[in-house]
Amino acid sequence: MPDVAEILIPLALDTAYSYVVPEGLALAEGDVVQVPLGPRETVGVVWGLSHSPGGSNLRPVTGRVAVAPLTEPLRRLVDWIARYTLAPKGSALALVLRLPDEAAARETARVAVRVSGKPPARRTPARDKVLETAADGALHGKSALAKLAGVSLSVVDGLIDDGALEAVAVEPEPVAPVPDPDHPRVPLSEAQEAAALALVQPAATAPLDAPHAGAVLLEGVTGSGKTEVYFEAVAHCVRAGRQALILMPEIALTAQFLDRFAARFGVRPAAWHSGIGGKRRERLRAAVAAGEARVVVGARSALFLPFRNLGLIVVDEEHEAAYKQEDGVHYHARDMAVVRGRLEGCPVVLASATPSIETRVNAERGRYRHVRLPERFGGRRLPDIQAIDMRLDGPERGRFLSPPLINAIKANLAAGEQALLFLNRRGYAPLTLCRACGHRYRCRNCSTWLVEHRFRRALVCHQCGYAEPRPQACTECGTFDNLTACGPGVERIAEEVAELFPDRRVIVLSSDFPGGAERLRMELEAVAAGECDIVVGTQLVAKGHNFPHLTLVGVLDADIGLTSGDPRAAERTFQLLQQVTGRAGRGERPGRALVQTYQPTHPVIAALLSGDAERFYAEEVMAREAAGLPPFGRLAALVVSAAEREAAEAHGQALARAAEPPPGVMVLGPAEAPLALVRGRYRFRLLVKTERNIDLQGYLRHWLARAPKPRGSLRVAVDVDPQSFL
DNA sequence: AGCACGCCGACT
DNA sequence: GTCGGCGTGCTC
Repeated sequence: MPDVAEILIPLALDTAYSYVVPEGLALAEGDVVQVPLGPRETVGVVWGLSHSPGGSNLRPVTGRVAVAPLTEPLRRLVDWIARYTLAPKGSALALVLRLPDEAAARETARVAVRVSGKPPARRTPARDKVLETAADGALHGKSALAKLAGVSLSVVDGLIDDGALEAVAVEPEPVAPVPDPDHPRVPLSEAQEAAALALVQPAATAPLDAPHAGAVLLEGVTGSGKTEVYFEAVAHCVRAGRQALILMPEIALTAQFLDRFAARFGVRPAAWHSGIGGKRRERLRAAVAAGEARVVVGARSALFLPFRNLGLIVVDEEHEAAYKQEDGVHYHARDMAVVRGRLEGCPVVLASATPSIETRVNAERGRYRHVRLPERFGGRRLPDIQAIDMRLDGPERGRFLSPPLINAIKANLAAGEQALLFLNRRGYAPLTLCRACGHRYRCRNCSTWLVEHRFRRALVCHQCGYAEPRPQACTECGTFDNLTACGPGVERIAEEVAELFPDRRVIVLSSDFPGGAERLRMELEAVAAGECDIVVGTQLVAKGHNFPHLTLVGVLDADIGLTSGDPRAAERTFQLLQQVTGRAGRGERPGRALVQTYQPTHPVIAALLSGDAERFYAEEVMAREAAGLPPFGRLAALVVSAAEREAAEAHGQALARAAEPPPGVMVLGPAEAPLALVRGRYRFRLLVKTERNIDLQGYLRHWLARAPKPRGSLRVAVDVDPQSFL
């Protein structure tokens, strides 16, 4: 009776395929195997095994692949993700099982050389140079030596062939040094100690030796020392002999952070991010599977590493949108981390100064524990946040800095400290119009205004990237040199600042910083080092680098984003403003934030001023419930359109009846989706909503393929309005 | 993911 | 009349 194996292949396949196990091949669930698929060979994972009397018509498994098998929790995670995100199982597997990396295979082993003592058979000037350089008898990297001697690699190769140099295989540098949980460290504050204890010991009766499974929200303002607190949980986990994973958004994964880790644990942690490739990637993966890598710090994808003995997951900056994967399998790494924690039986710490609304809801409803860090470490206080009512204290015409803000900047500069002026608008001016004819320049592809970028001398669409040179004369009426810039962007603010403080160093930081990401990084470091007096920045400056000399934050227009029509606008604006104002006050004296607004009583502004985030979120959730929306999630619409009103209505209702959405996805009936006449056709929208991060558009297309087919001139389409995403 | 089949637009 | 676009379907 042949053994039959169910093999899941990391392709967009819904089900595992059956293969016969050849005589003499012992397979277990989770084993990675090679199997024939159509005309080629692929890898797959044994998802199930059975004895079957038939099966002679099945193709055989080619053989086992010599990598660590997928652990049971990881296999269950794949199943769970596929079910939850409505993705094919094979696609979920592909997150975990990367097809063998060709780059890794091509990468050659590092080779070092040293002089053997044997003189070369032939001597040339190039050869002499190499031998001189290597005369110290020490080991030299092959390519490094060639570079040092100023010759090409082939000269070194020739000397190796000749026997004058001997080649030695280099031990690859350790990929995962062992952290020391008891490395000497600075003592924690009382509040930090208490929080750290609460992470590892949820109740006085809970045993201290076993990490407590379940999710914990670790909430603490910037500077309260969240990192030090969860480092203690990591130390606890390492002492218990288990592995820990720290997830962070890619941008937060800086040398700065790795050094902080090293200060606590004596060594840098193993780092996993998109930049690590080839052999190093494979070696780290193997070290993780073998349990040798004790602590891994990584971006989103590190969640799918094959940990052998996972004891803790930390999701730092839990609220970050970077945790969302929006192509391929749609998932949210934070939520998947909570699931993996459950499957692995280990705790999950969600750390944030500004937790997302969904995490707050989960904490409030008791699904997550909630640990708060009340204050800034070292007695530093939160910045003092005050509103500047622009209706009373507004700037003069054509200016954007109000007198109170200007005075505050002056005082700050006099004290030798940095100021940050925050305006979430790139470019010089968001709107350009002709003074003669009133023509407003808009994008030819989108419905948006073109933003003037004075530095680039161009009008740019921030929606689609379309750009045209800024015209000398109006393209409509031909009037020369009569265009006017309306409203401020960061470039314009910098201009105003330069006029007010001509002898001060001002820098503009935004994502279109000339010179690219690398130069931007360097600039950020220069700013952190204090080589600048006034920073004018977009949301780019809200997170990432610490600016230790920054004690004043001016928010130039707090009202931007409040009226965008995005249901998540209030939440996003609140978080952004909280983050950016929180940047002040890392110096000796507590910082200050001044918020220019025309709506000081708006709930978002009021919440920011009072610092009462929880109340704000509670009100947000209530407002969404009142509007019939989930507290978080997304919306899409199925659109049925037809020339005949009856046909559209009838088919729309047929679709609504046919809908058999999986749990958590709701197809709303016709009552919520009224008929509309659009361009001569009757449109019938069925709203679909879910609290999950799934590919609704893809799901609806999939579902439409099975739903009743429209007849005649009827058309059914999926319409996802980005504005309707929650 | 590959690789086939298949059905409409511009060309040797 | 063909070459070739990429939409849809299949791989145990």
